[in-house]
Amino acid sequence: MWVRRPSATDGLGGPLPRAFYRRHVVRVARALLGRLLVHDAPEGRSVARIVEVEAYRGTRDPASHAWRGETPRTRVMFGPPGRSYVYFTYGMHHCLNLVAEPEGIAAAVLVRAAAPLDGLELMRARRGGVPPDRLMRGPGCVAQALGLTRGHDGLDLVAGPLWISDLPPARGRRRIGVGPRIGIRRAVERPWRFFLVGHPCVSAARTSSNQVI
DNA sequence: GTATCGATTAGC
DNA sequence: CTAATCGATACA
Repeated sequence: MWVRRPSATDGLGGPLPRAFYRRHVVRVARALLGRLLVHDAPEGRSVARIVEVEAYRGTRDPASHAWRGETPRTRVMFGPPGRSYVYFTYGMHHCLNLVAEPEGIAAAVLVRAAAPLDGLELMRARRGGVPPDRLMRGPGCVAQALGLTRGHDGLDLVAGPLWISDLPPARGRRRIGVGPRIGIRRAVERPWRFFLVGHPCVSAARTSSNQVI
C-alpha cells in the first residue's frame, strides 16, 4: 500500500474522498475544474491545475470506450469510483481519466489540459523543451508530463501516488466554457467538454464555437 | 489470420 | 494537411 509522503512545503491538503467521484460524471467533471492534480512519482512530485476535462458515460454512447460493454481495457471504467483509467492510443500516446459514478456504471473524466504548478523541471525532462503553457495542453501531453503509462491504470486516487487535492478551486471570477467533445468522429453532440475560459493552457481546438456559461 | 481505426500529436 | 505507430476490434 502506497503511503503519500508528507513534506514540509506541503500546502496541498489531502486527496478528495471517494464520495466526490461517486456522482454523475458531468457533475464530477465540472467539480474537477480548477483542482490540483498531483503525481508523487519516484523521481519527485508534480502538481498541476486542471483546466479542461471531458466526460464519458455509459454503454450506449459510441464515443465512450465502454459502449460495447466491459472488456479487459474498460473494466476499470465499470469499477468503483476514484480510480485512474489510463489508456494507450494511436500507438504512442497515453491519456488519463478519473473514474466516476457508482460501481457498475461505466463513467470517467478525461483530463484534457492542465496548468503546471510544481515539478516543472521533471515535466520538462519528460516532455522536452516545450514552453510551460504547452507542457500539459492536450490529453497526451498531460499524461506525458506526469510520466503516466498503462502501469498507472487502475490506481486508487484516494490513497495512492496519483491524487486530486481537496483544496477548493478558486471560486471568484471564473467562467466555465462548455462544448462538445473533441476528437470524436461518431460524436454525440452534447455539452460534455468543460474548460476554464481564457486560460492559456486550454487546448485551442474549437474553443470559439463553444458556449460560455 | 488480415484490415481498419483510434477520447493524439508534431511538423510541414 | 499528414505521418507516426500499435493495441483493440471486426471479420474471413
